[in-house]
Amino acid sequence: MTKERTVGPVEDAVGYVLKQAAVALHNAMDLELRPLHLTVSQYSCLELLGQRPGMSNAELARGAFVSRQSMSVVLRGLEERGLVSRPATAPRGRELPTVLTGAGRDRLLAASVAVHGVQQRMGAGMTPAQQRSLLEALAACVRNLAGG
Amino acid sequence: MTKERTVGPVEDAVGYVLKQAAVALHNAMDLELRPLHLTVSQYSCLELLGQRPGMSNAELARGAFVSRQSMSVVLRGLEERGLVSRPATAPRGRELPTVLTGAGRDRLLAASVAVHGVQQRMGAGMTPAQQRSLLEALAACVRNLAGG
DNA sequence: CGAATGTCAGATAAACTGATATGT
DNA sequence: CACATATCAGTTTATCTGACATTC
Repeated sequence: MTKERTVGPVEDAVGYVLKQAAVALHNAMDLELRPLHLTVSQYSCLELLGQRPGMSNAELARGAFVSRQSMSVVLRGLEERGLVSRPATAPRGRELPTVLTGAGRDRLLAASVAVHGVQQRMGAGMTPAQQRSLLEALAACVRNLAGG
Repeated sequence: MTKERTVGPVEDAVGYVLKQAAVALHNAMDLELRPLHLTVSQYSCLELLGQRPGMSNAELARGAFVSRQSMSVVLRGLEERGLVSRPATAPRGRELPTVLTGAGRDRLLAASVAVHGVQQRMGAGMTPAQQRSLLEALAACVRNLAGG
């Protein structure tokens, strides 16, 4: 017996490579977004709002997999810089529906192009079918871990 | 023209699902490791040391995709709790080769079992071939983004 | 009342930059 | 000198828990 552990090197663990890929993607996005003065979190928020205007802070937090508190900080920053806008009073319940301003839409467009380039680069050498398989496999992982 | 953006919903972006999966995995691991009083970073460090005893702080940092400074904090915590051990003086250069203590090995074993369960759960419903494909696709993403 | 939301406060984790010292 | 390493200091980002008021 030359090995005392049953699992192989960490490089062969899906979790290890998953984290590695997530970090690499985050770094690459950060590099592209920095010239636009946007963090990855801020970009994610803008992207969500671009596709579903009127989302509340809590909805955005769930959509970006962060806490309400973290998203609240992000939103405040974007609001101060005039990229998003929220009504002074809640039209329903306590929810403050957030929308992109004109400047926010412009910034999102530039950021979206930059990030799209990163994703293209990340998927280089993979067929569309392989990319779809990857997407579905990751979605399956999420489902399997949900509510654990 | 009903849509003004060329990309679809965020849920269909590989980057989005990749982050979602990474967060889900991190949360699941955290949940399992908490009773063992280990953070995910601390566990990663122990796992690396279990497979390659004698790694230095800088090597561990690269292996866990974190900065030397962050790994230094992790190592100090593990050392104070008697889970790892470093020589008082560097045998070569400035590198302090770190090894697991007996208590560290015990803790790692328990943690490894717990994390292994999480990974099993994450890959449920996927054939070994599918899991290998996922692993290789993620590795390809890392290579494509490397040095970018 | 229960559930969801927005927010404030404090603690923790982890990252970064910059600087310093040491050793090859 | 260049380079890698370890570490210290300060700042930033993001996380969590706990608490509270508001609204349906």
